[in-house]
Amino acid sequence: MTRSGDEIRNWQAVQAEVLRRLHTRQWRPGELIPNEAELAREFGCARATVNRALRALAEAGLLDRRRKAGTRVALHPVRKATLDISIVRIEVEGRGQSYDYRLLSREELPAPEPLRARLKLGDGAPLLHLRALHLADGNGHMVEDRWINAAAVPAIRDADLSRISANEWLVMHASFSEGDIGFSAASASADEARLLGCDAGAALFVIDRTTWNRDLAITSARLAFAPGYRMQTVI
Amino acid sequence: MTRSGDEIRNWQAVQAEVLRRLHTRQWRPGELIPNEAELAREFGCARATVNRALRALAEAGLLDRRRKAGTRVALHPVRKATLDISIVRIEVEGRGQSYDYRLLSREELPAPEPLRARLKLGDGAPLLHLRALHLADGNGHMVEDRWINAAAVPAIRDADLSRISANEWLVMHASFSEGDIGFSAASASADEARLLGCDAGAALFVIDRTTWNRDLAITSARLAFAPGYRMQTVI
DNA sequence: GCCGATAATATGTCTGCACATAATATCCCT
DNA sequence: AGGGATATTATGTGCAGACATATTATCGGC
Repeated sequence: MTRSGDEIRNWQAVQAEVLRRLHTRQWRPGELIPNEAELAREFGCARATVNRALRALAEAGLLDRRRKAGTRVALHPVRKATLDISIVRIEVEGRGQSYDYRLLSREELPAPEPLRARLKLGDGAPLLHLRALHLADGNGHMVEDRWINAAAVPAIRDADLSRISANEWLVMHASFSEGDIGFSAASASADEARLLGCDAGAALFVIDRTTWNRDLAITSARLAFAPGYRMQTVI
Repeated sequence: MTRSGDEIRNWQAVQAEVLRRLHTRQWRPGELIPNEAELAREFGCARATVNRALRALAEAGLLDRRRKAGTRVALHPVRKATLDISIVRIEVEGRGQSYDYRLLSREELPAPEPLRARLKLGDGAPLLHLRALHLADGNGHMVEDRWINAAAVPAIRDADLSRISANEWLVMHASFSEGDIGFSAASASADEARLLGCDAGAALFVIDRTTWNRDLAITSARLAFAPGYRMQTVI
């Protein structure tokens, strides 16, 4: 009898109690746990409350739920790490560092073939190609290499991208419905090394990101971070 | 067919309609949107249904909600990328590759100072130190360097870690309540290069992970992936 | 004009009920 | 025995109403 008298009447409390049973292995991986109605009776709350708690835990990957089959403890808890992808400036300033930004180049070009395929663009679609350097406390922090589909965001042509980064401008002025993001490591090119103040060949953390609005490609960017950069989160 | 034909009566439909208004910028960043009761009236559904939809969008970072203040479109949509952190074997096999695993070394050592501090361990706490190589299609895929707090998981001493990876054994036999995870890039050491079949100094994608159960440190691991590895997700 | 008490308001959540939906178990007819 | 119709079951969701809670607006006294 862990808790006999005090009842568990809100979903956070239900969640906490279920978590306790998972962590103490009172309910073990693969095991079927009591159904919502039973738990509701045990906890002295409504089924909807139990549902809310179990649903949240299932979203977090700790439980597997299937209609009729019931709820069981996840066998391979695919823990989901959620990374907050925010604007670089906000991230840098959030660490208490000063932020600065320099536009390195800006040109309008026909889309190169591999990119055209990735963005599913037509033949002569013109793209805006930008290169920029983001600085933290005056040091090179990240090199941004970005292609923007000018047809999708015509207003970008009039934007002053020497003061505000395309990153930030797009967040403010163009919304997107979907996107994919990839994380990898790459060796610094001579150019990147110069900008980031490191040796050529140094290991850089790289984020590749492409965003869409419905079927229309908005932008594709490669962000290469200075050595030592670390993207951190809790699970 | 309902009377007007286009009523929005379930929370997914409400969410979709709200998303449409966000993407078409009918509701712009920073703007206050109608309250739940009004939307419920407009959509012809219950307030709880609207609540469910808006809450999900707020969790995703697209809306900011505050009691009494109302709901407004997020100014800086901190999109959350959720990464599925699963067992290496499952991930490799999921790509249709064959998986293999080799334990390289296993020794029990007193905790080195920096690690002892990070895991908040006492003085002579003995740790199990493991090094292992994970292979995909016979090629070096990832080098695992792991420290395990033997006091927290005594059963690990009897585990046959030459056949099943510590990664997997721990997922099955030890639960954890919290953890932190960091992503970065690092240059391959001579040893790592030999194991992964790449040049020394090559850029490797690295995951550092430490997990806890309540206040008790369970394990801390560094996973260095072969060049070309890419962690991908959608947002 | 300032400040503290009070009212108003939007979201947050619980409840009890109903029905929907998916998956499984069972029965029945051949 | 086989296979399809049917019943059963657990979760998924919707609804109306109520109260809780956080936050802002307002009003009255000084």
